[in-house]
Amino acid sequence: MTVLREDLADAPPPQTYPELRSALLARYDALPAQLKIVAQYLIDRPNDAALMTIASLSEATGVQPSAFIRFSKAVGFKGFSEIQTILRDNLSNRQVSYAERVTRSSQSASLAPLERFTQSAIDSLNTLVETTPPANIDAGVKLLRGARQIHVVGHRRSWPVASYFAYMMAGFGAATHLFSPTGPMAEADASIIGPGDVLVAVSFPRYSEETARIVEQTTGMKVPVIAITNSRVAPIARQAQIVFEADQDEAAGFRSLASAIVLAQIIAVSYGEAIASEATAKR
Amino acid sequence: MTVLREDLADAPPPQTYPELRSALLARYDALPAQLKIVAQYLIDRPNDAALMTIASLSEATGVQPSAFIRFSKAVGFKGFSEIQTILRDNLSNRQVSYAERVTRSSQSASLAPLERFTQSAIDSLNTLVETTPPANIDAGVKLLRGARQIHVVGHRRSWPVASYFAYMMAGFGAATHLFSPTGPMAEADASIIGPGDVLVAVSFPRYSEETARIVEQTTGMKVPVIAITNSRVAPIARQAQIVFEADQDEAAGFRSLASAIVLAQIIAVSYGEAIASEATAKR
DNA sequence: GTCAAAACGAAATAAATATTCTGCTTTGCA
DNA sequence: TGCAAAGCAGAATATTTATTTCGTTTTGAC
Repeated sequence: MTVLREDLADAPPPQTYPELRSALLARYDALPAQLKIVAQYLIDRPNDAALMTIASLSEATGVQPSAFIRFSKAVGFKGFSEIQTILRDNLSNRQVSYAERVTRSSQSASLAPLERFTQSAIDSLNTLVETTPPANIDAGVKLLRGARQIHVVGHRRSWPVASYFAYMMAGFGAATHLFSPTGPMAEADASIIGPGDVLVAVSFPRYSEETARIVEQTTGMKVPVIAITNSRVAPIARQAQIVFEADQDEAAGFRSLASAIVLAQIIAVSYGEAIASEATAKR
Repeated sequence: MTVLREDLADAPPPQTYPELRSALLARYDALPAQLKIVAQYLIDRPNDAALMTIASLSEATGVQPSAFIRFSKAVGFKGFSEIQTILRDNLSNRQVSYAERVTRSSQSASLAPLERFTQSAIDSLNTLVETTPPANIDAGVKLLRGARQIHVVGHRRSWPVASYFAYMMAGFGAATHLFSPTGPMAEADASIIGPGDVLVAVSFPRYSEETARIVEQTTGMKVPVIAITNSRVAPIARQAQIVFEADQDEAAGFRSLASAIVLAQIIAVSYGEAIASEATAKR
């Protein structure tokens, strides 16, 4: 007699954003593919979605407009406009709390780590874009493209940068070798470097001696070195053919790796784009 | 001969809300009665006006819809929609400095990787500081401090973040175990996790299945999980006690790790500071 | 593999919202 | 007080935006 799936239908559809959000999270798994995408966008970027039209949301997500309506009905609303009303209400409330937050954080002399480190990272990224000569990137890419094999080395704090760079380069199809991070045997490894290769060395204070040693041996074989470091006068910078600086002002004694990571990404992607455009040209 | 009131016509109409606001204030006295009401409403309640329709604005102010159009043209716009676009931009981007916004909007698709990726990283860092609740960091630190041992897992793109976090935590004296990055045996490893431990899982698209498997096994033992990922609905986020979001808008298909790295640093340093202040208190 | 149910995409339609047009009213000046 | 210019309200129109419809494709159970 009675309808069986009462449990699926929210007796009351959500009225506030927190309710909506948890309702979406709860149902997410049971939604079909396209509606999952919609739900994810609403969860991840509610403030953007609040101001966009269905057409622009469709473009941003790659989901058809009609799916937004289907979604809205699946969650218990009459149409997407009702959802957007909730998002907009939430948006106009948010600004109060945000204003409070800025006031609060600017009041306390000692900023929380959250603000301190993000600001420090942003500063260092601005420095990066100002101080890196584009010609340097081109030169680096040229060297990498001509390499028989690309070796990457970096220890301790520099390890994340080195491994990320190696990961991306390998993804572009480059013959990449990444030196192992823990290294009593590091010295021995250097023997696998041969003529025609290129070494990418990442080193930040306090500079790892093992990295310096590998760089020394490499230059001894007349194999070019690309250095990613914090200063032109860093140990490995003296012997390198190309030096990229990713210095960062330290916040509370802890330097951020943000600019170094982004630099590694820039070099790798520039390499990838060069490879791709060459392939296109040949076609 | 020539038209006299050239001085009244803005050569360029305002593009940002602060510009609009001062333009309205400057002209206010010279406006006719109905348009004064419109100007006042836009100055007093810009965030409300951003979300209302002309019809509802008309009702709220007692001014006819057509007056809103006359107003818009008098101030140098083509229609009221242009003004509302400025108001909406202001609402959604109030936190971002206008200098940055200009940079972003002038960002053409063919910008060099250097500018593209640094700007994209800066944007994602701004998002990080806006969307991360300080309480979340506190909760994470508390969980980490109570842990018998801290396990860290992350594969592929997430590996740099995971290894960096583990490196910093170990530096603060935490009992840290980092899962090996290459993992046919990853599943077996999960057995070393025991009661009282905490797992920190880092996962970004495309999500690693191995990471997801370790998280599943861990939650099965009732061991809490801290997730560092890009979305609340990411696979590992569903089971995690605490979720940190470090999403980044991708530039040219390559997402930056900058915000994830900085987030890892913030959590680790917050942990370190908590440890340090405890030590001081005991003295 | 087959079939039925569900999901999907694209285009058509409906609804809403912004803008223009018209004639009437007020204002400012002689 | 008369007159021209500007301002205005209300209705008509154009445009944008949301929603529905329907034929096709995919999915899941058998």
